Amino acid sequence: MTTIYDVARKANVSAMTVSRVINNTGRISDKTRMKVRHAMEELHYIPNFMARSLVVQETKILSLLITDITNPFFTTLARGAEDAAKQFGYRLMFGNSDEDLDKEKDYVDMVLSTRVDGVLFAPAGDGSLTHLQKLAKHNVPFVIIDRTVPGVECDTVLGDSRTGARLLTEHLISLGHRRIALINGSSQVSTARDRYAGFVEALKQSGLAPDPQLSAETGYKPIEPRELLSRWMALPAKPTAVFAANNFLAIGVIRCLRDMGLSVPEDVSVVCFDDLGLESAINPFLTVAAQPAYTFGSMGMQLLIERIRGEAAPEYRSVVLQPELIVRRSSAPPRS
Amino acid sequence: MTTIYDVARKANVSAMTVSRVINNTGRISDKTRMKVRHAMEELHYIPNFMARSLVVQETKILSLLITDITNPFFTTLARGAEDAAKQFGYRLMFGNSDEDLDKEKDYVDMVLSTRVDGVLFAPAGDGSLTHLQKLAKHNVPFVIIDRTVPGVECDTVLGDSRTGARLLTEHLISLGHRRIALINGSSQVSTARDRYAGFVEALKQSGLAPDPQLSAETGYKPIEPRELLSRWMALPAKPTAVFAANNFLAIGVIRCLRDMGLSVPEDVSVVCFDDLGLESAINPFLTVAAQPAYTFGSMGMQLLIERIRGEAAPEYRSVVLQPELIVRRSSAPPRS
DNA sequence: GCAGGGTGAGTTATCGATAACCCTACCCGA
DNA sequence: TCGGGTAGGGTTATCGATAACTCACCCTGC
Repeated sequence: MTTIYDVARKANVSAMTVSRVINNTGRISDKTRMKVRHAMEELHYIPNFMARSLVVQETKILSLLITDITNPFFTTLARGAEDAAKQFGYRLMFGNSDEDLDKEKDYVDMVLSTRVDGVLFAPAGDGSLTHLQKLAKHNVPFVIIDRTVPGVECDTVLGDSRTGARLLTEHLISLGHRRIALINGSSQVSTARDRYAGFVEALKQSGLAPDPQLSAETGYKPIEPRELLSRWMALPAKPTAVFAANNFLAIGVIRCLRDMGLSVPEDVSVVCFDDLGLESAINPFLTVAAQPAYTFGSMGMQLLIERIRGEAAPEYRSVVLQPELIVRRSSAPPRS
Repeated sequence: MTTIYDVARKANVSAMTVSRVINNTGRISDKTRMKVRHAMEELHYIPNFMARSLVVQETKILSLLITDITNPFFTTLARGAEDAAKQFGYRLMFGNSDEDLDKEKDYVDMVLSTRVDGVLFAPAGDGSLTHLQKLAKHNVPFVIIDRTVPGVECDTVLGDSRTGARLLTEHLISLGHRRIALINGSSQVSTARDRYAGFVEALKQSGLAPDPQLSAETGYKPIEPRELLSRWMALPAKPTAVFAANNFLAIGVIRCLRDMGLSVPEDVSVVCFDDLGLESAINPFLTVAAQPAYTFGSMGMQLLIERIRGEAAPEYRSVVLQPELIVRRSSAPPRS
């Protein structure tokens, strides 16, 4: 690889002069500038960003940590983040924690040793506290997206899970459902708690008592909750609707129900959080509380970059994005 | 940030000794090793990978360039790539070319200045030649995935687009379709050419003549080809089936058809390349030639890492992955 | 008693770039 | 003619780490 010194030698100037031409700093005569430019082109010179990082203490790399790269919510978010990062001249390093705190820890270590300028962080759960504290201790700016972590103070971009859950539940109740089951993410994840709260709130407002038997916690990862559904559907007072706390869970539920010979929404209605991406384009089926995923990413990135540049006010900002209830075919009145 | 020198001072040894402890090289007595370890912990020392990169001439960063991060094919591929990279101790930098050669160029420049150890490259099209040559000129190892680029010699992981297209077309023909329209990616992209070839091949084998009027080239990006479909459906000999060259196009086609009051598959059958991700899980609707996206990523990464490590044979390898025809509801016999 | 060899560590140069300081013309006005 | 300002560019140290060499010490065997 050719270096700044090769260019300097070729152009008959000092390395510093080349550096000045590259960064457009200092005073350089047009003649010298041209000479250097030509030398750079002839040698196909490309600046070594890593070497630069070492002295200016800035890598121009940001890191995005998400919990599932196959979930359309997060890929759309990633796109928002990437677009924003690029716009401000940053590169992006991705990481995938898989909702797993151990993987998340590994990733945080990688991030620290890469000396990235900042992290856009979708925490795997409350246990992410340690990891975020580690970032803070090393003065790495970060912004949390999608989920809060108790004990962590920072800029955040969140969805209003509670309201979304309430809307979905109210929708089911208004259709006439009285026995609604909830399949939820881990209670170690803030959105799962909020969705639970919104769910219960809506039930109580309608004078319904939440039934502990109809509430389960399986985590957000894609699964097929066969046993759970068999148990539910074997109850004397079996549910007529299921509220799945995310898209993957809804899909698992629907597949299991169909395998059990039950159809959606005739036998059981299903609603969930987050849209499904392409699916909703041609076969809009699931009733969902859709979140503006792209905005989560772009807005989060913007907060992060402002923080890095020191343009942000000292107090932390929290952006809350509202979900939108989209009623589709998967929810219908219960069979009387 | 604490450096190796801080640790050295605290442990009363030289920086070199600390380096040896970190990398487990050279000879160190257990006593010294412990002393250094403790100092590292007390100071919360984290090695600076960038500084290391500068001297060992290796960043342990690989780069993955895809053409659309929102397409489930590429996100699944990305996951495969990430898993493989992580397994071998590499970090991943993502880039998104959006099927756009200009963006791709920017990205290649970024990649070069970051001095990544290698690139897994899904080219935007034949015009990527220049970019790949640039990588080659700077001795950056790369592996091409999904699409070939004429004029470039390197390891590749490809799908058998021709066979897939043939299978889909034969399927339509066997259902009784005789007038099949093709909506394709740009002819500047190898897969689009191959899919066209497979399509024509299947037609000819059945004694059908490809009709130029029924073949269009819109690119792989998501669009709603309203005019195109109106024109097609206004033809005296209008098509009874549409072969969409990727999932996005199929979705656009289906939406437009529905807007026109036509239903799939009753009025028009639709088939396409690549599955849709979540959608196929609950509402398997589209007949597709599904490709093993995860394998594209993991296999590509494996080839790349072998090449970087010098473990690969000098001659280039080309892996061809077979698509699988999955017949679903979107294809049916034509209305007689 | 001493050459020879292995142990455990330190010294110095280097990776590619930039910050901070320094130097030399040249120009201009008093 | 001389002091001082400025344009244009060079020198040197430094970022954080590692490679390559060096060195002191102790052990061993003849």
